[in-house]
Amino acid sequence: MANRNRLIADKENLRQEILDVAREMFVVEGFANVSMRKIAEKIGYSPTTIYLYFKDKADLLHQICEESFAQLARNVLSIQQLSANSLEKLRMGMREYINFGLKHPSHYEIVFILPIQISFEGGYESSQGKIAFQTLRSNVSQCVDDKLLKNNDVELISQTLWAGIHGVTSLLITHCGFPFVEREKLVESVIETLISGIKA
Amino acid sequence: MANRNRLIADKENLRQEILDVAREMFVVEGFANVSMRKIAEKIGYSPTTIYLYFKDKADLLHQICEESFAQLARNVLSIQQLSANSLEKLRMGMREYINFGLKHPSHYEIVFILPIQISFEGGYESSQGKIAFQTLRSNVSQCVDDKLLKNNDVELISQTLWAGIHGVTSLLITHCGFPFVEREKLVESVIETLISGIKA
DNA sequence: TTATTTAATTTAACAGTGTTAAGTTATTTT
DNA sequence: AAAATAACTTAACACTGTTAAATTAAATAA
Repeated sequence: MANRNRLIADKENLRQEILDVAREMFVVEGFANVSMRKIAEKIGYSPTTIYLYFKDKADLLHQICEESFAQLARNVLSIQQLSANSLEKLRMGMREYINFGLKHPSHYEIVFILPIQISFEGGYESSQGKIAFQTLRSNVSQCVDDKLLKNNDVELISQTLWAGIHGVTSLLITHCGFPFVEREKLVESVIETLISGIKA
Repeated sequence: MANRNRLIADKENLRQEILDVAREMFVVEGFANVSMRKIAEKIGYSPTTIYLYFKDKADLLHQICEESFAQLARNVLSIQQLSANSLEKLRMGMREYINFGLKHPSHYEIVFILPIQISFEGGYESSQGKIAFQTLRSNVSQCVDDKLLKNNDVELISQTLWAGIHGVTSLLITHCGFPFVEREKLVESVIETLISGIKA
């Protein structure tokens, strides 16, 4: 009944194709509006085939999250390796985080806004997410070493900054009906307020 | 089949009882895990009765949101009417917002994290939510009048602060598995960083 | 090559979901 | 008491995630 003209020759890649198709659908239609049957139809397999590669719908989401986290982690890591003022790198890293979220709103939604309560029973932990946060923390740590901040509690400052940049990102994504000021202006304001708030 | 020993004598209050029961269930079990049938069973009516009082499940959520928003609006409004330093009142208002969210995590989740994308088709707008934000804005405006801030763009500052306090609240609620520093410490840090960042 | 085992995939079904149209009961009005 | 209106329920539709069992295809062994 389903489309038999499969696009993938190598069946070993079926798992990856499910991931790609599911991500695209989640991004376009939203996690809740995508059923396992719809995914299955799109890849040309029966719904149950997906369960041979993923435990359940939540697991499928997890795997997608990990890939998104990984991309973000790579982006912020590449910034950290630039040769610039440590505070400036911190600023750039924060901006990259926000830009990543605004450029891929549904990815961000899936990773940072929705999933944890959706599928928390299995004790979801993202290794890639930890890497992204650790990069922020090491940026902060460098600033402390350079004596550029008024406080030297690296963990506290890092989490404070994360709260701030997550706040503006998630607000702009989920409250899209609210009459926000110009996007770039608000993002800049949040970053500058936070930096100014922690600077020595 | 359903329980006929109805708790409410006055049938005019059925609508309010549905709201109360649904809120309680949403808070305890989460929006997605509560079905119309479960709500109906708890109030002792058939599932379709709910549709006589609410357009659909999303509408039911909206009404609950409005009530939550109203409570928050009352709380922050009562703070604004205290006779204290305007910057101090701003600080207290921000703290009240965060505390409200952490004290009623599922309410906050329903109102500020989830609903807008869940039921955006009908053009959802919260009047009570606007009042809550307007209170914050007028707090900021008073600070500007008192020349306590380094910038006088009231709208921009208000949205920047909202982003910050929403960030820490939502992060603490949804990423409950993350090893955050002590809650009170983080909340204090976010507020102080933001205030310090906008102060003259 | 054929027989057997293993892997890959599907069929059918369960128990649940939001929602609607039509039917029924109860209450109010005439 | 009869008619009209409101309150509520029954039954059904078209979905959902998920599982157990059956089937088909591929790989291995005789």
